[in-house]
Amino acid sequence: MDWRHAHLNRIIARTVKLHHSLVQQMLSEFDLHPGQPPLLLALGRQDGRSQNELAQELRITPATLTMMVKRMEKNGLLVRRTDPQDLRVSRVSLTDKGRQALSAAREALEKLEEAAFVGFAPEEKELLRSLMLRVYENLAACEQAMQPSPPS
Amino acid sequence: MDWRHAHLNRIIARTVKLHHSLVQQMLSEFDLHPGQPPLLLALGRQDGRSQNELAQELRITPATLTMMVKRMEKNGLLVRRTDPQDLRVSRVSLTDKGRQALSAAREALEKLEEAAFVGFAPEEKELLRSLMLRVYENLAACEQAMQPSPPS
DNA sequence: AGTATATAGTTAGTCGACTAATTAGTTTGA
DNA sequence: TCAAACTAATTAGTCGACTAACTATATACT
Repeated sequence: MDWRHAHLNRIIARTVKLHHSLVQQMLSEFDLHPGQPPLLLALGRQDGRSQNELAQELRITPATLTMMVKRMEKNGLLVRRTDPQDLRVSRVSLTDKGRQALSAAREALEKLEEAAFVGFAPEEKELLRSLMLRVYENLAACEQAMQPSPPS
Repeated sequence: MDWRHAHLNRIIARTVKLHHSLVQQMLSEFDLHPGQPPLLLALGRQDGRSQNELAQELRITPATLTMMVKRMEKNGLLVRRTDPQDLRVSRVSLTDKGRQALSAAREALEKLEEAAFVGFAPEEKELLRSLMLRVYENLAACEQAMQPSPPS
Protein backbone atom coordinates (compact mmCIF):
# COMPACT_ATOMS: atom_id res chain seq x y z
CA MET A 1 0.00 0.00 0.00
CA ASP A 2 1.24 3.46 -0.86
CA TRP A 3 0.53 5.93 1.90
CA ARG A 4 2.19 8.94 0.36
CA HIS A 5 -1.07 10.60 -0.62
CA ALA A 6 -3.17 9.70 2.41
CA HIS A 7 -4.40 12.30 4.84
CA LEU A 8 -1.80 13.35 7.33
CA ASN A 9 -3.90 12.25 10.28
CA ARG A 10 -4.12 8.79 8.77
CA ILE A 11 -0.39 8.57 8.28
CA ILE A 12 0.23 9.57 11.86
CA ALA A 13 -2.35 7.19 13.27
CA ARG A 14 -0.97 4.34 11.20
CA THR A 15 2.53 5.04 12.41
CA VAL A 16 1.46 5.02 16.05
CA LYS A 17 -0.44 1.79 15.53
CA LEU A 18 2.61 0.12 14.06
CA HIS A 19 4.66 1.43 16.95
CA HIS A 20 2.24 -0.08 19.46
CA SER A 21 2.27 -3.44 17.78
CA LEU A 22 6.06 -3.47 17.77
CA VAL A 23 6.17 -2.63 21.47
CA GLN A 24 3.79 -5.50 22.16
CA GLN A 25 5.90 -7.89 20.13
CA MET A 26 9.01 -6.87 22.00
CA LEU A 27 7.33 -7.21 25.40
CA SER A 28 5.26 -10.34 24.77
CA GLU A 29 8.03 -12.55 26.16
CA PHE A 30 7.57 -10.88 29.53
CA ASP A 31 4.05 -11.23 30.91
CA LEU A 32 3.29 -7.64 29.98
CA HIS A 33 -0.01 -6.94 28.30
CA PRO A 34 -0.46 -4.14 25.77
CA GLY A 35 -1.73 -1.38 28.02
CA GLN A 36 0.60 -2.00 30.91
CA PRO A 37 3.88 -0.35 29.84
CA PRO A 38 2.43 3.17 30.04
CA LEU A 39 1.27 2.56 33.61
CA LEU A 40 4.66 1.15 34.58
CA LEU A 41 6.40 4.15 33.05
CA ALA A 42 4.07 6.54 34.83
CA LEU A 43 4.81 4.87 38.15
CA GLY A 44 8.50 4.95 37.29
CA ARG A 45 8.28 8.72 36.93
CA GLN A 46 6.51 9.03 40.28
CA ASP A 47 5.60 6.14 42.52
CA GLY A 48 2.75 5.96 45.01
CA ARG A 49 0.27 8.19 43.24
CA SER A 50 -3.49 7.85 43.58
CA GLN A 51 -5.46 6.09 40.90
CA ASN A 52 -7.10 9.33 39.90
CA GLU A 53 -3.76 11.02 39.31
CA LEU A 54 -2.57 8.07 37.27
CA ALA A 55 -5.74 7.98 35.20
CA GLN A 56 -5.35 11.67 34.41
CA GLU A 57 -1.75 11.27 33.33
CA LEU A 58 -2.57 8.25 31.17
CA ARG A 59 -5.72 9.94 29.87
CA ILE A 60 -7.89 6.95 30.68
CA THR A 61 -10.96 6.81 32.90
CA PRO A 62 -10.69 5.77 36.56
CA ALA A 63 -12.83 2.75 35.73
CA THR A 64 -10.29 1.51 33.21
CA LEU A 65 -7.47 2.06 35.65
CA THR A 66 -9.28 0.10 38.35
CA MET A 67 -9.35 -2.98 36.16
CA MET A 68 -5.75 -2.59 35.02
CA VAL A 69 -4.48 -2.12 38.55
CA LYS A 70 -6.50 -5.08 39.77
CA ARG A 71 -5.06 -7.38 37.14
CA MET A 72 -1.53 -6.11 37.58
CA GLU A 73 -1.79 -6.45 41.35
CA LYS A 74 -2.88 -10.05 40.86
CA ASN A 75 0.19 -10.54 38.64
CA GLY A 76 2.39 -9.10 41.36
CA LEU A 77 3.56 -6.07 39.38
CA LEU A 78 2.25 -3.51 41.86
CA VAL A 79 0.46 -3.03 45.16
CA ARG A 80 -2.31 -0.78 46.36
CA ARG A 81 -2.35 0.85 49.78
CA THR A 82 -5.16 2.91 51.23
CA ASP A 83 -4.05 6.44 52.03
CA PRO A 84 -4.33 6.88 55.84
CA GLN A 85 -5.04 10.60 55.37
CA ASP A 86 -8.01 10.02 53.08
CA LEU A 87 -9.52 6.56 53.20
CA ARG A 88 -11.08 7.03 49.79
CA VAL A 89 -7.82 7.14 47.88
CA SER A 90 -5.62 4.15 47.24
CA ARG A 91 -2.01 4.73 46.30
CA VAL A 92 -0.29 2.50 43.77
CA SER A 93 3.34 1.42 44.01
CA LEU A 94 5.61 -0.82 41.98
CA THR A 95 6.82 -4.10 43.43
CA ASP A 96 10.26 -5.50 42.67
CA LYS A 97 8.74 -7.53 39.87
CA GLY A 98 7.07 -4.37 38.62
CA ARG A 99 10.40 -2.54 38.59
CA GLN A 100 11.95 -5.35 36.56
CA ALA A 101 9.11 -5.17 34.06
CA LEU A 102 9.60 -1.41 33.94
CA SER A 103 13.23 -1.89 33.00
CA ALA A 104 12.26 -4.23 30.20
CA ALA A 105 9.67 -1.76 28.94
CA ARG A 106 12.13 1.11 29.05
CA GLU A 107 14.70 -0.88 27.16
CA ALA A 108 12.21 -1.87 24.46
CA LEU A 109 11.08 1.72 24.07
CA GLU A 110 14.65 2.95 23.84
CA LYS A 111 15.38 0.47 21.08
CA LEU A 112 12.28 1.44 19.20
CA GLU A 113 12.89 5.15 19.59
CA GLU A 114 16.32 4.57 18.10
CA ALA A 115 14.97 2.47 15.25
CA ALA A 116 12.18 4.91 14.51
CA PHE A 117 14.54 7.82 13.95
CA VAL A 118 17.28 6.12 11.99
CA GLY A 119 18.63 8.58 9.46
CA PHE A 120 17.26 11.62 11.30
CA ALA A 121 19.54 14.53 12.01
CA PRO A 122 19.08 15.98 15.51
CA GLU A 123 17.55 19.12 14.02
CA GLU A 124 15.03 16.98 12.17
CA LYS A 125 13.95 15.28 15.39
CA GLU A 126 13.60 18.67 17.02
CA LEU A 127 11.60 19.90 14.07
CA LEU A 128 9.27 16.91 14.26
CA ARG A 129 8.87 17.42 17.98
CA SER A 130 7.94 21.06 17.64
CA LEU A 131 5.51 20.37 14.81
CA MET A 132 3.80 17.61 16.77
CA LEU A 133 3.59 19.77 19.85
CA ARG A 134 1.86 22.42 17.79
CA VAL A 135 -0.64 19.82 16.55
CA TYR A 136 -1.20 18.71 20.14
CA GLU A 137 -1.80 22.26 21.28
CA ASN A 138 -4.24 22.82 18.43
CA LEU A 139 -6.20 19.70 19.34
CA ALA A 140 -6.15 20.56 23.04
CA ALA A 141 -7.59 23.97 22.20
CA CYS A 142 -10.22 22.25 20.09
CA GLU A 143 -11.10 20.02 23.04
CA GLN A 144 -11.44 23.05 25.30
CA ALA A 145 -13.72 24.71 22.77
CA MET A 146 -15.93 21.62 22.59
CA GLN A 147 -16.40 21.20 26.33
CA PRO A 148 -16.45 24.66 27.86
CA SER A 149 -15.69 24.19 31.53
CA PRO A 150 -18.53 25.31 33.81
CA PRO A 151 -18.10 29.00 34.70
CA SER A 152 -16.92 29.31 38.27
CA MET B 1 1.28 18.80 32.41
CA ASP B 2 4.22 20.01 30.38
CA TRP B 3 5.04 17.64 27.53
CA ARG B 4 7.84 19.66 25.99
CA HIS B 5 10.59 17.44 27.32
CA ALA B 6 8.90 14.05 26.95
CA HIS B 7 10.13 11.47 24.51
CA LEU B 8 9.02 12.11 20.99
CA ASN B 9 7.18 8.80 20.76
CA ARG B 10 5.19 9.76 23.80
CA ILE B 11 4.24 13.13 22.37
CA ILE B 12 3.09 11.53 19.16
CA ALA B 13 1.12 8.80 20.89
CA ARG B 14 -0.54 11.35 23.14
CA THR B 15 -1.53 13.47 20.18
CA VAL B 16 -3.09 10.54 18.37
CA LYS B 17 -4.97 9.56 21.50
CA LEU B 18 -6.42 13.02 21.85
CA HIS B 19 -7.35 12.97 18.18
CA HIS B 20 -9.21 9.69 18.65
CA SER B 21 -11.13 10.95 21.63
CA LEU B 22 -12.15 14.06 19.71
CA VAL B 23 -13.36 11.97 16.77
CA GLN B 24 -15.43 9.90 19.17
CA GLN B 25 -16.92 12.98 20.76
CA MET B 26 -17.87 14.40 17.37
CA LEU B 27 -19.41 11.11 16.22
CA SER B 28 -21.10 10.05 19.43
CA GLU B 29 -24.36 11.71 18.37
CA PHE B 30 -24.58 9.27 15.46
CA ASP B 31 -24.63 5.64 16.56
CA LEU B 32 -20.99 5.25 15.54
CA HIS B 33 -18.69 3.46 17.95
CA PRO B 34 -14.99 4.28 18.23
CA GLY B 35 -13.52 1.71 15.86
CA GLN B 36 -16.12 2.03 13.15
CA PRO B 37 -15.09 5.17 11.22
CA PRO B 38 -11.92 3.56 9.83
CA LEU B 39 -13.91 0.65 8.46
CA LEU B 40 -16.46 2.98 6.90
CA LEU B 41 -13.68 5.03 5.31
CA ALA B 42 -11.99 1.90 4.00
CA LEU B 43 -15.24 0.77 2.41
CA GLY B 44 -15.71 4.25 1.04
CA ARG B 45 -12.40 3.95 -0.76
CA GLN B 46 -13.35 0.57 -2.20
CA ASP B 47 -16.62 -1.20 -1.54
CA GLY B 48 -17.27 -4.93 -1.58
CA ARG B 49 -13.89 -6.14 -0.42
CA SER B 50 -13.34 -9.37 1.48
CA GLN B 51 -12.91 -9.30 5.23
CA ASN B 52 -9.32 -10.37 4.88
CA GLU B 53 -8.50 -7.47 2.58
CA LEU B 54 -10.21 -5.06 4.94
CA ALA B 55 -8.40 -6.46 7.98
CA GLN B 56 -5.08 -6.01 6.21
CA GLU B 57 -5.82 -2.43 5.28
CA LEU B 58 -6.99 -1.60 8.81
CA ARG B 59 -4.12 -3.59 10.31
CA ILE B 60 -6.40 -5.55 12.61
CA THR B 61 -6.83 -9.29 12.79
CA PRO B 62 -9.61 -11.05 10.86
CA ALA B 63 -11.09 -12.09 14.18
CA THR B 64 -11.51 -8.47 15.24
CA LEU B 65 -13.04 -7.59 11.91
CA THR B 66 -15.54 -10.45 12.19
CA MET B 67 -16.95 -8.99 15.40
CA MET B 68 -17.01 -5.43 14.07
CA VAL B 69 -18.75 -6.44 10.87
CA LYS B 70 -21.26 -8.53 12.78
CA ARG B 71 -22.21 -5.63 15.05
CA MET B 72 -22.32 -3.13 12.21
CA GLU B 73 -24.42 -5.46 10.10
CA LYS B 74 -26.86 -5.75 12.99
CA ASN B 75 -26.95 -1.94 13.14
CA GLY B 76 -27.72 -1.80 9.43
CA LEU B 77 -24.53 0.01 8.42
CA LEU B 78 -23.32 -2.68 6.03
CA VAL B 79 -24.15 -6.06 4.52
CA ARG B 80 -22.17 -9.22 3.89
CA ARG B 81 -22.55 -11.32 0.78
CA THR B 82 -20.86 -14.63 0.13
CA ASP B 83 -18.63 -14.49 -2.93
CA PRO B 84 -20.11 -16.90 -5.51
CA GLN B 85 -16.62 -17.56 -6.92
CA ASP B 86 -15.19 -18.65 -3.58
CA LEU B 87 -17.73 -19.60 -0.97
CA ARG B 88 -15.24 -19.02 1.84
CA VAL B 89 -14.99 -15.29 1.31
CA SER B 90 -17.71 -12.86 2.28
CA ARG B 91 -17.66 -9.42 0.71
CA VAL B 92 -18.68 -6.38 2.72
CA SER B 93 -20.64 -3.45 1.31
CA LEU B 94 -22.06 -0.25 2.73
CA THR B 95 -25.81 0.21 3.01
CA ASP B 96 -27.48 3.57 2.54
CA LYS B 97 -27.33 4.08 6.27
CA GLY B 98 -23.67 3.18 6.15
CA ARG B 99 -23.01 5.73 3.44
CA GLN B 100 -24.72 8.41 5.56
CA ALA B 101 -22.57 7.48 8.52
CA LEU B 102 -19.53 7.61 6.24
CA SER B 103 -20.42 11.15 5.26
CA ALA B 104 -20.67 12.16 8.89
CA ALA B 105 -17.33 10.55 9.65
CA ARG B 106 -15.66 12.24 6.69
CA GLU B 107 -17.04 15.60 7.74
CA ALA B 108 -15.82 15.18 11.31
CA LEU B 109 -12.38 14.14 10.14
CA GLU B 110 -12.19 17.09 7.76
CA LYS B 111 -13.04 19.47 10.57
CA LEU B 112 -10.47 17.91 12.85
CA GLU B 113 -7.78 17.88 10.18
CA GLU B 114 -8.41 21.57 9.72
CA ALA B 115 -8.34 22.27 13.45
CA ALA B 116 -5.22 20.20 13.98
CA PHE B 117 -3.19 22.21 11.51
CA VAL B 118 -4.32 25.71 12.33
CA GLY B 119 -1.38 28.03 11.90
CA PHE B 120 0.55 25.61 9.69
CA ALA B 121 1.97 26.82 6.41
CA PRO B 122 1.49 24.34 3.58
CA GLU B 123 5.23 23.66 3.55
CA GLU B 124 5.08 22.82 7.23
CA LYS B 125 2.36 20.27 6.65
CA GLU B 126 4.39 18.76 3.84
CA LEU B 127 7.42 18.69 6.08
CA LEU B 128 5.50 16.93 8.83
CA ARG B 129 4.11 14.46 6.33
CA SER B 130 7.53 13.57 4.97
CA LEU B 131 9.05 13.25 8.45
CA MET B 132 6.24 10.96 9.61
CA LEU B 133 6.51 8.86 6.46
CA ARG B 134 10.18 8.39 7.19
CA VAL B 135 9.35 7.26 10.73
CA TYR B 136 6.77 4.88 9.33
CA GLU B 137 9.25 3.43 6.85
CA ASN B 138 11.80 2.98 9.62
CA LEU B 139 9.31 1.14 11.81
CA ALA B 140 8.10 -0.98 8.90
CA ALA B 141 11.70 -1.99 8.23
CA CYS B 142 12.07 -2.79 11.90
CA GLU B 143 8.98 -5.02 11.71
CA GLN B 144 10.38 -6.83 8.69
CA ALA B 145 13.64 -7.40 10.53
CA MET B 146 11.80 -8.83 13.53
CA GLN B 147 9.69 -11.33 11.62
CA PRO B 148 11.77 -12.57 8.71
CA SER B 149 9.35 -14.09 6.24
CA PRO B 150 9.84 -17.85 5.84
CA PRO B 151 12.34 -18.51 3.06
CA SER B 152 10.46 -19.66 -0.02
C1' DA C 1 -25.18 18.52 64.23
C1' DG C 2 -26.90 16.74 60.33
C1' DT C 3 -28.06 16.87 55.64
C1' DA C 4 -26.39 17.84 51.07
C1' DT C 5 -22.83 17.75 47.86
C1' DA C 6 -18.52 16.39 46.14
C1' DT C 7 -14.82 13.08 45.40
C1' DA C 8 -12.33 8.25 44.89
C1' DG C 9 -12.96 4.10 43.53
C1' DT C 10 -15.70 0.01 41.92
C1' DT C 11 -19.08 -2.69 39.17
C1' DA C 12 -21.77 -3.83 35.07
C1' DG C 13 -22.21 -3.80 30.37
C1' DT C 14 -20.47 -2.77 25.69
C1' DC C 15 -17.00 -2.24 22.02
C1' DG C 16 -12.38 -3.04 19.88
C1' DA C 17 -8.11 -5.42 19.99
C1' DC C 18 -5.47 -9.67 20.48
C1' DT C 19 -4.25 -15.07 20.34
C1' DA C 20 -5.49 -19.78 19.90
C1' DA C 21 -8.46 -23.11 18.36
C1' DT C 22 -12.33 -24.45 15.13
C1' DT C 23 -15.20 -24.82 10.93
C1' DA C 24 -15.90 -24.77 6.18
C1' DG C 25 -14.34 -24.46 1.57
C1' DT C 26 -10.47 -24.81 -1.94
C1' DT C 27 -6.09 -26.50 -3.89
C1' DT C 28 -2.50 -29.62 -4.35
C1' DG C 29 -0.14 -33.78 -4.94
C1' DA C 30 0.93 -38.69 -4.24
C1' DT D 1 -9.01 -39.69 -6.84
C1' DC D 2 -9.00 -38.34 -2.47
C1' DA D 3 -6.30 -37.19 1.54
C1' DA D 4 -3.29 -33.45 3.03
C1' DA D 5 -2.36 -28.76 3.24
C1' DC D 6 -3.88 -24.28 2.84
C1' DT D 7 -7.12 -20.29 3.29
C1' DA D 8 -11.33 -17.40 4.94
C1' DA D 9 -13.98 -16.73 8.45
C1' DT D 10 -15.74 -17.67 13.10
C1' DT D 11 -15.69 -18.68 18.19
C1' DA D 12 -13.85 -18.48 22.89
C1' DG D 13 -11.34 -16.18 26.16
C1' DT D 14 -8.58 -12.20 27.74
C1' DC D 15 -7.20 -7.34 28.02
C1' DG D 16 -7.98 -2.26 27.50
C1' DA D 17 -11.13 1.39 26.64
C1' DC D 18 -15.55 3.64 27.42
C1' DT D 19 -20.21 5.20 29.98
C1' DA D 20 -23.49 4.84 33.56
C1' DA D 21 -24.70 3.63 37.93
C1' DC D 22 -23.18 2.59 42.51
C1' DT D 23 -20.57 2.60 47.32
C1' DA D 24 -17.93 4.71 50.62
C1' DT D 25 -15.63 8.52 52.49
C1' DA D 26 -14.92 13.54 53.09
C1' DT D 27 -16.32 18.30 53.01
C1' DA D 28 -19.61 22.15 53.11
C1' DC D 29 -23.58 24.64 54.52
C1' DT D 30 -27.47 25.89 56.90
